[in-house]
This record gives sequence, structure tokens and C-alpha cells, in this order.
Amino acid sequence: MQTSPSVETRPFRELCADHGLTATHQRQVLYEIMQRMPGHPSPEEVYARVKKRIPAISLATVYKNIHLFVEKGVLKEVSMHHGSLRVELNSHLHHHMVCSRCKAITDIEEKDLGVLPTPGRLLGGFQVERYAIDVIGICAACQKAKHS
Amino acid sequence: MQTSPSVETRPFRELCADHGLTATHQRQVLYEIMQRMPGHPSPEEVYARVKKRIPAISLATVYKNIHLFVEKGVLKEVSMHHGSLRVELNSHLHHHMVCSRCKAITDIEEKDLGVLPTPGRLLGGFQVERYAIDVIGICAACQKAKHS
DNA sequence: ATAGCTGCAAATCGTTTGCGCCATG
DNA sequence: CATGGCGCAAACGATTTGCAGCTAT
Repeated sequence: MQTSPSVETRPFRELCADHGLTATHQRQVLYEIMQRMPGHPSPEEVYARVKKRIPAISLATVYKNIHLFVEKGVLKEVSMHHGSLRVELNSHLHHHMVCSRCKAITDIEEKDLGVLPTPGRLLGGFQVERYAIDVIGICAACQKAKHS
Repeated sequence: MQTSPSVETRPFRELCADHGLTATHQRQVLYEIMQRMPGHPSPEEVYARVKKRIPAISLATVYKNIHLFVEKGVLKEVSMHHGSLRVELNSHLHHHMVCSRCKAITDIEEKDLGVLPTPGRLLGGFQVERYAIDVIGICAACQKAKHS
């Protein structure tokens, strides 16, 4: 791997330092490419792009670093992924609090949220069915048990 | 399988009729058990419970019927599942519109939402980091292409 | 130096599918 | 009795893991 820290390495190194990450070549490329990717790419899509610049890179490395970036707050995931599909009866209107550490889900009433959704509108041709609000944070249990 | 429609079969049959579903024994048990399951169970958890009443039931059947129930509006999924992990840069504040048919994701500015979350509060010991709002509905493309 | 990162390949996990038989309408 | 649902087992796609060698600090 060429060790040529020529082109604008500073900002990325700072970002890594700020987030407590080792600044590796693959992480830099990953980050730069994500900056230039609009939308909401999947790991496979990111991998395909990164592979053009680092042909030897592994998909596993992409996954590992995406998770790391998410964990450190550089990236965020679009909708919460609990390990598997989670369902509930389609009964009364409520939303969810999701612990970003342990993924625990708790119901929350809409009135306790301080929000006033207005469904049924058309947003640029999009027919709204409902709002799903995830309040993301750290649950009480994880706060007690936190170290890092 | 015992064909004993003794205990309170009527309400469930109506629910199936209303949603255009065939009323099978496994669907009835599945539904009754979900009614008594609080929280946000995974297919595996539902399967474990249903298996106590119908030991011969298959996990595949549980999956098929959960999807059917979701499709027909009897159940709903807790957070949107796109086929794979989706990430984005953690930059400016925005939310997403998600098509429940094709899973397409579009950004939406918070000001265009008509909702006003009030983050930063502690909700029962839960340390709020952020709100993630998914506006769920049918995108313009899918509306044109819809039949069923 | 040395802790951490990488690539590889195999393993794992959640979920889906094809198919022959059976239940429901 | 005809359609659709069921259970089974195999297939599948997405993601993770163990490990041996290499890299950043």
C-alpha cells in the first residue's frame, strides 16, 4: 500500500482523532467516498465504490468500519435495525424509544412526545400512511452499565 | 389437527373476512398469542410461543403469516426493514419518507414535516440522543404501478 | 514495539423458497 | 373438489468471525 499522505490528509486525521479512531488508508477512502455518495447506500454499494480505489479491500473491512463510524457518530443508520423483524398489533397510536446500545424497544405515547403529526397529506406525490417515530438514545439500564 | 371450532372462533373469522384472509387454525393461534404478547416480539419469539400450542407448526409458516398480517394491516413492523443496512453521513437534521411497497427512501427536511419533536428530555431515565422519523406511505412511482 | 487493523475464507444468522400433502370455503 | 395453506428441508443473502500477517502510533 502506498504511504503517500499527499492529498489533503489533515481533515480526515482530525476527524479520526476527534472520534478516537486510528486513521487508516481504507477508512479515509471509505469516508471520502461516503461524503460523495448521496442517498442511503448499503454496505455492498459502498464496497463496490471503494473497491474501485482499493481493489484489494475486503467487504468485511467495509462492514467493520461502517459499524465503527456509526458507533462513533460519524455515520448514522437510516432506520433502526434490531437483530430481526419486530412486530406488534396494529392497535393504538404510539411510537418507540430505542436504545442505541442494547436495542431495547419501549413504547411511548404520542402525547408524551410533544409532536403533532399531520398524516394523510401528500408530500410531493407521496401518499402518507403514518408516521413512525423512533426516539433514539440510551436506556436507563445501559447508562448504569456504561464504561466507554 | 382437531377440528373443534368450540372456543370463540367468531371474532377471528370476522377479522380474517374483513382482511380477505383464509381463517386457518395456525393463523388463529398466531393471532391470539400475539394479542397476549406485549412488547415487540421477533418471529422466533412468536414461533416459540405458538409451538407450545401447535407443536408441529413450522417457522416458515410463522414468517409467512406474519408477513401476511403486516401486509393486510393486522400487524405492523416496529422499524422499517430495508433489505440491508443503510447509512448516511451524520450531517444536518432531516428525516425520511419510506415507501412501504418498494422500500425507497427519500430525505425530508424537518420543517416540511409539520411535526416538532422536543428532544433532550429524559423520558423515564431514557437519555434522548435524537429523533428519527419515518414517514411511511406509498411513493409516487408505486401509486402509478398499483393494482391490488 | 505493540495494539489495532486488514484480507481471507468459513461460519452464522435471519429469512425465503420449492414442493407434495392437507385443510378450508 | 379446487384453491390456497401447511410442514419440511434446502437454499439464500446479509453479516460476522477467527486468524495470521501487516500498519499506525
